[in-house]
Amino acid sequence: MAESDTRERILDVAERLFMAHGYDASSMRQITSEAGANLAAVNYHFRNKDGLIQAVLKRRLNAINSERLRVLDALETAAGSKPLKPSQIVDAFFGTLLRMGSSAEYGGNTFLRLLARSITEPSDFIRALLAEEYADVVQRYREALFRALPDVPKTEIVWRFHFMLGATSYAISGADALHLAAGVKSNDADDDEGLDTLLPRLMSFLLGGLRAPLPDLPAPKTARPSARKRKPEGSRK
Amino acid sequence: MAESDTRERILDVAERLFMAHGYDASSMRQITSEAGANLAAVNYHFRNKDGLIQAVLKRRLNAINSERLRVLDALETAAGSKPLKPSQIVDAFFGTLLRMGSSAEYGGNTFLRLLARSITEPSDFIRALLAEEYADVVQRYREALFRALPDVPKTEIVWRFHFMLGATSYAISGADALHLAAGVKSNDADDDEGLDTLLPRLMSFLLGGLRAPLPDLPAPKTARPSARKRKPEGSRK
DNA sequence: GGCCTATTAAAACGAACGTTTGATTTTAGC
DNA sequence: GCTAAAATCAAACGTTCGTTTTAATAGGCC
Repeated sequence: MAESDTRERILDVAERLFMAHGYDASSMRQITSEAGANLAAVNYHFRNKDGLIQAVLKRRLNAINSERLRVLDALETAAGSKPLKPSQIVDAFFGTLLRMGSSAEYGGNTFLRLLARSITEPSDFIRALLAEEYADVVQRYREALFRALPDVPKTEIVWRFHFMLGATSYAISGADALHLAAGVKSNDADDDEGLDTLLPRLMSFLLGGLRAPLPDLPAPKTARPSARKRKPEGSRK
Repeated sequence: MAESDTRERILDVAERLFMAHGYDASSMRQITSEAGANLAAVNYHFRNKDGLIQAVLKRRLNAINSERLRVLDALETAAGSKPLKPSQIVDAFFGTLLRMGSSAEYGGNTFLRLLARSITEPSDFIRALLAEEYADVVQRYREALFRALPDVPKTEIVWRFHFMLGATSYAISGADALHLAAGVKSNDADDDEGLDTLLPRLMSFLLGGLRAPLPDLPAPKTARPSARKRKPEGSRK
């Protein structure tokens, strides 16, 4: 077995431990021990710990992002020259993520939660890795959204894409943090059905936000600074 | 100075370092050193490192959540028996957070970003702390939303509240991660105006999502399993 | 079949960590 | 001005970390 399934075992265990306890709190000793491998195996296969987390993230992200591009290609081919519907685009991006990420062969949500956490990771190289891995896909999807929503300013679409990422990330990762605070706790096993209910709920929310009426922004400061009208008696203190 | 401003200095530095490098990656030596205090000062004032992060979070959260309750009280008093408008509620919750969190006396965004990151923190006691600190506020606001949106099922509102938290969290914390990936990079200094544009943009998005058409969920499994009607030729594979 | 390469194994390294101890200084009350 | 409590300080403790080193073990190829 020259291909070394030790490598894969380490990746699986690392993915799980990074998700459960975070990056710093998962020691290489714990990872290699649970993977039934030697401590030095990580350094051999991945050079160092940073290389390990990098490999963990890349392994799944490559597959997911390839699929996202494939689906988008298929949709655009089918639509010919007509722009896609926003719902198609949103589903192709976020739906693909959730469907792939929650499938059993992907460790059932483990990677999704790790990914969601990694996005807010302070570590520079993780952010850089994600930015690099996402660059193509985000670019393509943004342009698809531009065409699908020609009346919405591009800047606004970029922001809303951003907000959608946040809502999705959070829907996966912090799924219980404040839920528990409010004592929701699946009153009737109706909750926790997993993807079956989460995905349609999330999709409605995302599409609602994406197509919301445009905000009226404060006047840009390119004009004279105080040229802006304000109602007297504003609510600010 | 019996009240020890060493304590406050440590809190300020810890807040900043926790935000910049994460919880685990900020050592007590670095914190106390930058705060001009002795290493043992943290253990003296906060018992241990966990007590420190707890104090860092509580200090600001108390103020923010008190204000959120105060604003909600004022709104409900003013409205009498009539339900509030969703936009009032959303602004009272998220607008208050962003306005307070980005004011200079609060360290200008530092705490907001730390808070956003802490929500996805794997550590148990941090999640427990947040849940406890948020319990009252979330409860009150959820009920206000129930009254404001009587036609939307409560379960749906809870989920959408959840999504709104995610979008907001992300809007603050990961503000650059994938932004950079797509090469947005404030083309004209129009970006990065901070709260002035972020808040109205976010509010539009949140309200759009909150009031989105309801999703059609798969039939709950309380009824007979296959009693569900489906249009033939569904789009799923 | 013996050399080369890939892989594992065990042990040790130095550095950094959170925490504790005990002495010392500062503060406030009478 | 004395005393007790609060606060600060320097130093050390024991542990754990990521990484490296050295030796041993298993295949592929001529």
